Amino acid sequence: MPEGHTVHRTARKLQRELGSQSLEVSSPQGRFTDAVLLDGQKLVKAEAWGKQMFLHFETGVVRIHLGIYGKWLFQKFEEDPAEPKGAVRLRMRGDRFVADLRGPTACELIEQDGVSAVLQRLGPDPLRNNAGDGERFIQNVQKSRRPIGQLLMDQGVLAGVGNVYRAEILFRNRQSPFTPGSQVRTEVLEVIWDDCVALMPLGVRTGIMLTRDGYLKGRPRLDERYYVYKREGQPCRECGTPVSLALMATRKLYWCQGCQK
DNA sequence: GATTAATGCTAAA
DNA sequence: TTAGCCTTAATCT
Repeated sequence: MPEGHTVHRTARKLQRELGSQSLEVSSPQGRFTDAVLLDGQKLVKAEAWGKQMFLHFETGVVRIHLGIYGKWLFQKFEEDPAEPKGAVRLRMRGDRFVADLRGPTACELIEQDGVSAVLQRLGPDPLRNNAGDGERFIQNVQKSRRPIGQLLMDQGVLAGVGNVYRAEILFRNRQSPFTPGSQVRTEVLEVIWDDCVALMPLGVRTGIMLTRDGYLKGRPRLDERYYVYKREGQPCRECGTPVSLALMATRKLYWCQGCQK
């Protein structure tokens, strides 16, 4: 379930459960051959930037990107954890906690300057919201003629937003996905940035992507969480127009033609 | 048991 | 713009 909020949430969990401990690091599946180089080392820090995660060990950094299928599985255990289930690329075992990683696009050992290289091509991350990030986001959008719907998914423009948040944030701000970035007004982009900053921490806190205002309690059912995502053909919650579906750069784009002009 | 879809991205054309 | 990659869960026969 990988958009930026998931990666941040996982990084925090790994930091909390495995940070500052010497870990047993392995690759049960065998594909991450560098695991042996880290075995027995301390996890110094786990951090996320957009959808990228960096696990800082004593002598190197593991860069992880879940891609579209990647998943973590966590277990607490007393004596020994259960045997890895499925194709586990990376297993990190601490005192009482073990983390298994399956199906990532990237799981590689890099050095510090490799981290910098990755960060250089990433746009601002609303879950970090450093000083000046909003302005950088706006510049990134307005210098492009590609449609805003594509730009929100471009990690060089905005880091951490994926297909669900893309659709939902555009709806929440009544913005058509098809407007070229260069034509979206600065005030609109300011509000969109602020909306990401306000909305995404809820996903980090709860682990659930919830984008509808007024549904913040409990654990809303899947079909109640969104305004437009995966709701093609169903009536828009605001105006009743059937929600539209189209492919935009190979990804499914959901939007309301009535609300998002 | 086979097929499909999934919250992603890269490199090649 | 397209093919390819990695894996699982849900949906089909």
